[in-house]
Amino acid sequence: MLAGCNLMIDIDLIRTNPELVRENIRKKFQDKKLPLVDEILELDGQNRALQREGDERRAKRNEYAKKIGALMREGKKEEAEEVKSLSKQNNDAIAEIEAKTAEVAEQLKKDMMMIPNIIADDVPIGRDDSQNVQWNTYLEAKEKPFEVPYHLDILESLGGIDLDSARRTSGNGFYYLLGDVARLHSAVLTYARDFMIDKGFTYCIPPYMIRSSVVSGVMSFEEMDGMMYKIEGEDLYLIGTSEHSMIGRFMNTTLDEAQLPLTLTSYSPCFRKEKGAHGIEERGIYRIHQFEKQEMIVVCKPDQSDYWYEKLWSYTVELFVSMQIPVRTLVCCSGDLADLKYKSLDVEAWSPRQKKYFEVGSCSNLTDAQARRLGIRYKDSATGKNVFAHTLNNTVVAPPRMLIAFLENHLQADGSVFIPEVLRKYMGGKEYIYPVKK
RNA sequence: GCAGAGGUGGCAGAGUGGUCGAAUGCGCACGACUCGAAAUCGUGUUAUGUAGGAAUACAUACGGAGGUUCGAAUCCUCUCCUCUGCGCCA
Repeated sequence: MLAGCNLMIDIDLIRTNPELVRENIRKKFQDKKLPLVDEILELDGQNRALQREGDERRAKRNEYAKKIGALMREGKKEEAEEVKSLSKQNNDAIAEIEAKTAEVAEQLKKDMMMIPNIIADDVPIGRDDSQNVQWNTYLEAKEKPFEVPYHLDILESLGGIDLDSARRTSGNGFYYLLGDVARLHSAVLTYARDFMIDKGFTYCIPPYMIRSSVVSGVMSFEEMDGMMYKIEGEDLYLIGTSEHSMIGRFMNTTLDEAQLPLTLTSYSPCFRKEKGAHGIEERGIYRIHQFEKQEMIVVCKPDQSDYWYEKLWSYTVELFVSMQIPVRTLVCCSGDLADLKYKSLDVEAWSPRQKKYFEVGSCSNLTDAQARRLGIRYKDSATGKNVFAHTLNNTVVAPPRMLIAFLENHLQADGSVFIPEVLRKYMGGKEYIYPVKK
């Protein structure tokens, strides 16, 4: 039996409109997956035929069992034995069919997992991240009238970081934040938390470790291998983002329609191996094994997800603007879009040192793909049917990476760093933080 | 961590090898009664898959995985979770 969930897209879409699915694959420049569509149609046919055959055989088995029961009660032992042998033969056939079904279903599922979610009509077509499209900019991206040092040098001048000790205690990719910088780090998170609460989101502190069953629900094996730290001797993994435990919370549940939309904002530390393409930065805090993040999650009805998508990314923009950090929005093109996503947009902050923008957040609408995979449904009162919800997620803010933008943009000629109004109440009223004297 | 108890439908809770997709109660929906409501009575009310235009039929599911059996909610093995007590800790 091929369950409706655990897949990214509805198999019915392939049955009824394979060309749409093919076109979607072409748009994402994944042409090597095109043959999968026909393979799926073939396997699906086989699978259904096998299921029908199996169902008939199992119906027969039930029939035999009832008959034997009746005969035994009547004391007709010999007749019962005859039926038993018939049933045994039938059971052999069942075993054979079930083995075949399992084989076909497994391959079918494997293929289905490769089929990407249907992307939004307005996703720009492009091969890779070089073809992402700038959407808008907010606040003027100004160059500084002086040379802006590398963020690590700013951090050091403020007495705000100790990487040497971190390397000794934990290795490369870890950091100690100190003094005003550490306070600033917390201030940003606390401000972001309150900002989202003011937007009506429910604040949530989730588990920082999750079971493997949840991990495999929220990511592929390759991603898991490249990102997740495993706890020795336990079936637990450190989360790479609070999205993992936040979405995992709704795994295999049928939500109450009246609860939707669920709008949540969560805080957590995030742990990542960063085993992939880029690796850990030698110097600095751009890419590290441990960071903290305020996240937002929405679980909603299908017709609400477009609305929430626009809301979510605009909240991040608003937050950065309120801290007087210039940002731009960058629309993710088809080829750069992960298979689970319907559309996605990066929020990038301005770096006066590099004179370009860099990613500080990412907003995604996964439509029903993630919910389908995890079995997140709600009962639709209009139709009385259980339907998959839509899920979205977005970064509110993720220091310490975000601190790079903060420090570069608010650095003054004298080496001090300006604290915007909105953060001051979390910084003991300070307007500036100053370099420490050596 | 140790010991005991337990995991069954939206909830509570029966059921210890066949007549059990599952008593009963609550909840919910519809109907009757009523000027209206409460109470009462009646009917209905799990999910997923397959076939079908549909009504419906069949299959599967009693935490999960495996086993025994013609037949498993029920017996066996492993595993996960929850509760209670003790221990240990912020």
